[in-house]
Amino acid sequence: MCMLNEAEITKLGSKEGVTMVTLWTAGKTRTKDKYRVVYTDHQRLELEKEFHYSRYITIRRKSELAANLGLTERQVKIWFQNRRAKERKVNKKKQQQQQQPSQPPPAAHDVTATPAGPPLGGLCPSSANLLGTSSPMPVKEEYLP
DNA sequence: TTGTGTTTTACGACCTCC
DNA sequence: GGAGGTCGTAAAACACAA
Repeated sequence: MCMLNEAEITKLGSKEGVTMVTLWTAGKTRTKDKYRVVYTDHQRLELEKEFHYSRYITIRRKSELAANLGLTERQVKIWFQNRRAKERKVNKKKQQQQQQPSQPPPAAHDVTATPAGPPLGGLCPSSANLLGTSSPMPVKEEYLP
């Protein structure tokens, strides 16, 4: 799968100032001292903003973001994957909660609900704004300026 | 404190598309 | 075949009641 050159990950900022050192023994890319790094608020904010704009990041935006935030493209990609997973999880939870009361769930027009799978038609950047222009997707207050 | 539940990074396996 | 998608999972980080 994706390559990860060692030089790419050397130091990733975090609130704790964690230094990430790539561990290449056994072909693993886990960190040496830390199993995972914690992204800074700024990094999260920028990623959230981008996600808010579009849940599927384009190749170009990915490298821009990665460069801006001092992350690797791989990290950005994985962040988006995890973020979509989180969203699906939340939506599922919501749906279950709506089904519990005797009320039937409102006709599933939940814009945030992923219609099974990645945007077909290929890494479709035009899937941008699945959320609509003034997306209802709440950006966590903590991420707001 | 600490025990426990939740969230956040990161990965591997598997699948689809070009 | 390679890139990127989901899904499931590991483990660190975090939140919070007891």
